[in-house]
Amino acid sequence: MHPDPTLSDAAPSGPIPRDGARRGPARATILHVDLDAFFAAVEQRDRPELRGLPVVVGGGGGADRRGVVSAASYEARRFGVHSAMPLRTAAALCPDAVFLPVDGARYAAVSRQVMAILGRFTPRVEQISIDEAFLDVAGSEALFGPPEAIAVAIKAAIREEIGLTASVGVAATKLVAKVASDLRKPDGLVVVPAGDEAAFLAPLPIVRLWGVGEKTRVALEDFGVRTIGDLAAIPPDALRRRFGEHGAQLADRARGIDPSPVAEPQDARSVSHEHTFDVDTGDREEIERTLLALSEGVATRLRAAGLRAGTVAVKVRDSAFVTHTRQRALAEPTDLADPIWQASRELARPLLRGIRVRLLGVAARNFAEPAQLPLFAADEDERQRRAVEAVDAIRRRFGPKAMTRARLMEGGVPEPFERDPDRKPGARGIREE
DNA sequence: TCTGGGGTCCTTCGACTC
DNA sequence: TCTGGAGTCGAAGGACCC
Repeated sequence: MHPDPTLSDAAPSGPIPRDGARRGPARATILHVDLDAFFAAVEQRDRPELRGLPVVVGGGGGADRRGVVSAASYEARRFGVHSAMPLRTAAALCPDAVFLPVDGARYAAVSRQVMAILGRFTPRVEQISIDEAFLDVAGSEALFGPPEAIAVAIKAAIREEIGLTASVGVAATKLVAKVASDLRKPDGLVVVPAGDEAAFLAPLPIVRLWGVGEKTRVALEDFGVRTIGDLAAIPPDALRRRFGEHGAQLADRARGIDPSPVAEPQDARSVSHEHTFDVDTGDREEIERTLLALSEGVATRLRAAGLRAGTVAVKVRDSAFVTHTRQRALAEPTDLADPIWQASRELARPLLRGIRVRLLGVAARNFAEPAQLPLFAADEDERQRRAVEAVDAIRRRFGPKAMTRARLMEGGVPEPFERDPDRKPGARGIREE
């Protein structure tokens, strides 16, 4: 437990700034709950011999292969290891670390247990990734007490029932609650009274702000902006002229303005699979096999979700790390691997001339209702559908590797079904902070 | 030197239509 | 018939998030 868990638990709500900085609920009733070093913490919980050791979760678990860090235990972070860092760099910084592969299905199961706990405190839960969620507890105070007491109770329930620690931010807006939860990790609790948003954000470095990544940070530093307060001091019109609509949003966020409510996540807009080769390849047969495996993975998830794709896209990254994409609308929306594979091969072919391929990706977009097919085509479609549904059923019962296309048994292709079998389209990726 | 995988959203640009 | 402007839409790429 952090020795000083709240920033200002007894501070009165401050006045609303004259610039109208406060928006949304009049009181701080939004919680952002973020599990600490989630994947690494699950591994240390389940394998006591790892407790106290630097643990790095990422890629296939080997520090000598291509991949980046998905999660690092706090022991590993002391060596400078952090998420998104290449595994080889992590191994150089911390050669004694235990490197483990990402076990998406297991983490997803733990995540569901945590989300079930959150749902006991309010029905208004917005899960934004595998390890974090927003809650609006405005209607829960009669049962559970003030927001801060709810945050304490949630942290205790996660610790006692799941065996993990979580950090919680409490504020009047999602934006500020999220920044707050990140401020005193691990096991932190930071409360920002309504009205204090701009003052709370002002001294923090600009990269703490949602929407500011590396490119924007550099651009803002050219503008003389280093802290969120520096950004808030710039007239919004000047930011809009320099950064367009993005600049106008940044100006609002720097003042703590975020009108977005805690809401149900929207339906997915795309489903995709990617694969990075251990060694860049120009082998057409390997590329075609990989596209087939990726198409199978995408199609399987489409069928599981009851979706059909109207558009197929491919992504090709070359040895120089330059990425090209091509997409095409299909004549008929589909959830079958063959038409997705066919389209992805045709889209990729012109991109492959004269390059060695580092990464291939296949995506499905523009989900649509199936069109009415001519009678003959409908019969053929129905036959194919019955066949793939039978295969899906066998894989569900006996495991994802129970049936595989002969062409995919030649090795060297991504295994499309090793991820969380319950993963829903639209769920965020597999890195956690 | 090295840089995964799975997403969303925004901007820009060219093709097309009126 | 030709030309140009405005609006729309899809494709491509980039930035960002976890």
